[in-house]
Amino acid sequence: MNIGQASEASGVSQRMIRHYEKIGLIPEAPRRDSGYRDYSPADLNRLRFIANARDLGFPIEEIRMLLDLWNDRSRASAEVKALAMARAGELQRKSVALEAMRRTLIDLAERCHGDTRPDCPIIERLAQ
Amino acid sequence: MNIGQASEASGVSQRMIRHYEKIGLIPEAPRRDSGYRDYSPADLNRLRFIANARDLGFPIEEIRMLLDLWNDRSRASAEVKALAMARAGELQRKSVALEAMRRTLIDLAERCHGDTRPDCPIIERLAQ
DNA sequence: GTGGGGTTTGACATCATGTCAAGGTCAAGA
DNA sequence: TCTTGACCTTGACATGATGTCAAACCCCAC
Repeated sequence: MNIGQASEASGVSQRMIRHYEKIGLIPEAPRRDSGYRDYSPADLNRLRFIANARDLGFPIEEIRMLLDLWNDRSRASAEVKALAMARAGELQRKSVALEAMRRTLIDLAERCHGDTRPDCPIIERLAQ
Repeated sequence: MNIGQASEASGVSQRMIRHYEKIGLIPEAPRRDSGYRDYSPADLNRLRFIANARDLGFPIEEIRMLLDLWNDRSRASAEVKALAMARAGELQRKSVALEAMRRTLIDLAERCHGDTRPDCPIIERLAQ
C-alpha cells in the first residue's frame, strides 16, 4: 500500500507518517524498487493507534510509551491507567487555565459599554 | 534603562523584548553609544500591556490590534469588546475540546482495572 | 587594568503540522 | 510507445512563543 492510501485509511497525513518514521515512532517502511514506501495492514493499525492517541491529547513521547505497552503482552494495565490519568490531569490543568482567562475576559467585557465611546475597562485592565 | 531592568520591571523576558521589537510589536529601542538598548517608562507600560494581554490568552496579532486601540484616543470601545468576546469564544472552544478529551480518558480509566493484568479498555480504545 | 556581570547578535531547539519546490514514478489512454 | 496527470520522494521553510547557547563586546567597581 502506498503512503497516500495509508494516509487515507488511517487519517494520518502523509507528512506526519514520514515524520513519525523519522522520529522512530513507526518502523521504517520497506521500499519498493521505485523507492516508494510500502505499508501493510499492521502498519495501518499502528497509524490508527497513533491517531487515536493524538485525538485524546497524548504528546508524542507518551504515544511512544503507549505503543510499547500495546505491544507488550505482559503489560500491567496499571501502567496504561497511570499514563491516562496523568494525561487527564494535564488536560484539566490546561482547561482550567483557559477557563480562567475566559472568565476574566467575560467579566471585563460585561463592564464595557461596547459603543463608540473610548472608555473601556478591558483596555484599562491591560494597561494596568 | 537597560533591557535587563526593563525585563525585570515588566515581567517580559529579554528574549521576548527583542523578539517583539523584531516583529514590530514595540518600536525599535534607541541605542546608547555602546549599542545597548535604552528603555523609557513609557516603553515599560507598553511591555506590561503586552504581558497582560498575553496572560489573557491573546495571540500576538490581536495584541497588535489592542495596542493600536489603546493608542487611539478616538477608539470605539465596541472594537475592544469585540476582540475580547471573540477571544473568549476561542478560549472556550479550546477549553471544551480539552475537557472532552479529559472526560473520555477518565471514562476509560474508570473501566480499567489498573492492576498487573494486561487487559485494558484504554489500550483497546486506542487500538480500535 | 582586570574580573565579573550585563548586552549584543545569531543560531538552534521545541512541538506538531502545513506547504512548497524540484525531480522521479506509475498507470491509463491515444 | 508516448504522453499526461496523479502520485511519490526529499529537503527546506514556516508557524507561535519561547528557551538556550556561544562568541564577542561593554560597563563598573576595585
